[in-house]
Amino acid sequence: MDTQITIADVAKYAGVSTATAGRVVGGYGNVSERSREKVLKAVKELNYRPNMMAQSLRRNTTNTIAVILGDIKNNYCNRLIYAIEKEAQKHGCNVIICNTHEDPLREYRHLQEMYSRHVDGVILMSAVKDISFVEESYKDLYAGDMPIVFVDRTIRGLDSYVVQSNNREISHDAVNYLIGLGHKKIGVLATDDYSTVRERIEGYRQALEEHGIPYLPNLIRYSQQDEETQDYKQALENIREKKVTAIYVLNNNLCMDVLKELKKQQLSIPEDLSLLVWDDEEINDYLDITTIAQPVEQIGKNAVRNLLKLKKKEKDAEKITENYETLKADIIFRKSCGTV
Amino acid sequence: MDTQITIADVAKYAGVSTATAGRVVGGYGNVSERSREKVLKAVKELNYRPNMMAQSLRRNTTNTIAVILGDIKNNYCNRLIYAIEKEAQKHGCNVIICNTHEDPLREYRHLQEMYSRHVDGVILMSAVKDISFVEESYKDLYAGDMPIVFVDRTIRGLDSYVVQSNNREISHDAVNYLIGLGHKKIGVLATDDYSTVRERIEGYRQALEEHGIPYLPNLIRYSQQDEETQDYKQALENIREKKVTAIYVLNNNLCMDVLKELKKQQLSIPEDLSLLVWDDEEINDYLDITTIAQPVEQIGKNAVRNLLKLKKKEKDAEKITENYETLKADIIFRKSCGTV
DNA sequence: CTGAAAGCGCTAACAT
DNA sequence: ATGTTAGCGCTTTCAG
Repeated sequence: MDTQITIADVAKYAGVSTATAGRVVGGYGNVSERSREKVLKAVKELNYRPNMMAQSLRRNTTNTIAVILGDIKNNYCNRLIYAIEKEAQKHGCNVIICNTHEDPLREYRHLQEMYSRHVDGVILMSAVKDISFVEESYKDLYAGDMPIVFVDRTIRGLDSYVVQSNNREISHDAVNYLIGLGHKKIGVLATDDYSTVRERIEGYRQALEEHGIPYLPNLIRYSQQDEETQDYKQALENIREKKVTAIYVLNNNLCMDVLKELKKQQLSIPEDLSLLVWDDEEINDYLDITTIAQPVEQIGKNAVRNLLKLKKKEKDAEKITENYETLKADIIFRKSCGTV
Repeated sequence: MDTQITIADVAKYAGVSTATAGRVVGGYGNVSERSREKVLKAVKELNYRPNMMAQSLRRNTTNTIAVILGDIKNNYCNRLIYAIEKEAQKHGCNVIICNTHEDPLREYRHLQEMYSRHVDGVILMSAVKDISFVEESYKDLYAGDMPIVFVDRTIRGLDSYVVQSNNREISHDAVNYLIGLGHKKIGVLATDDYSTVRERIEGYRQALEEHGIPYLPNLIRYSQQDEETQDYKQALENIREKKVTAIYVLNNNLCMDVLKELKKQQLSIPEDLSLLVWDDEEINDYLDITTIAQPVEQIGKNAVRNLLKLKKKEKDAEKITENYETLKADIIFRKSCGTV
């Protein structure tokens, strides 16, 4: 039984017109003190709650932003959501969450839904690696009039607004550190060919080359974190075969699998193998694993702010100068990297 | 620049009335094959996307559910969100996320927002411990015509729909197991006086009493997981002082703190102290910690289903018989509990 | 300062 | 089978 109280009810109860009632509720225009009081009283007594669907329809703004992510369960995503929700609240926005399970088709569907919902904007960690992979009919999803801010990754070949860590630089620094410790054969464990991963590998390569160490592509293994296939085992073994002295893990998802496997093989860190991992989690602290910590809170926060700016720009026709925001990640030095 | 294409545009382009266009787009009523084709063609060419705000306003249903949680960052909540989003998708619903930071005032505000948004329902992990704590003017938030399904916790004194684990039973079993190992002084680390915690403690007490072991309230310590106050240290010390042989941690949030502290004190598990923890996480597996694993996926799934049933009931005036759904948790026996 | 009324885009009852 | 039209609840222009 939906007994919605409308602005008309309030107006009638207060003995004014809907316009006047609307003015005081909405807080705009001029209303006499007398009317204001009457309306406020009516609102209170009737327990009036504006119907946001009607408001949104009329005002063409929904106070809603969407976050479309590859894998909600992921710790990075989780923290991102936390930060986004927090910042969104400050701006009076609610947050819709969508999980693509890293499937571009789902991503398209979600984007369509969000167009339909007329959300104020979307924060997107895209499952699409390259714009050339998306069918023509879906391309406009990424270039319509709905503001999109990308986080963590970019779609290659697409001009877009992005907020992410300084992947290349910090990756370079981390590998430099490893090299300084004497490591020359450094295995890399990566998820998939996302822009982020590429940038990190670029940094890796750059550091190697600066020291005249050959860059060997077959020291890099890609592994979907997938419980069934146990891909990572294969990847890990492949890397170990090459007699690496250190493993550089580009994604914390993969870290636990590595740890378990090393434990099973009774290998200890850093004595038998050094380990350097992306993304800080509590266990890294507990196990003293040297880690690259991303400024996730800040990324989420800035993504929301940029998004809202974009939305405003839309009206003001004012250009945003920066469309590529890079935030500094930190290396947290612990004890998982030894000399060689 | 918002150039929304409306059903009227589609109709005009297809050379039919808005009603006909609406019928084919909405998939109801009877339309000739010829008209259908024309409309479908128009939809495609114009790239028409229905305006969901208008739909929602008209149909008074939003295909949106909200999840209001105490602490989004929490692993349990994270997994819950994952499950909820997944199930909601299946029913064509999007999910709004709200974080109360365990603050009842924020919870009220979020509930009000959701009333305003006319969401189809709310899944709530309430920060409110007892209905008598909430001011009169807010009480109707929990008893309005917006369906609410509680997860994990109940508000004491409020008749409501709940989906949660069999806290008392499984807690009883777990403590029984500890007792069977010879433990008599079992310290408990809890978060706060939520219904969930109470139930778990009841199970603990029951197991003790069945074995004629005295129930000592001061073996139970409450500790907000709060990075600043380091409450847990105090709590942990208090417990240790009592010469307990096992610690029973009711919430995984607290587990990491305990582990770190024990490590610092160079205490090993289970030799120096046994440990049994609620909520399974990857690290528990890695560190071989015996754990009570909740069926989080199932809880999320059922919460969504029940919610949607409730929403339907609203119309059908059909009663839902069960309003209290209890799902079985499991004890995963590993190696953190020794004999004494 | 206030009120009447148009209209956001869609659905569905009603008429043809 | 198809079209006309009256709202859903709100905002806001335009008159007064």
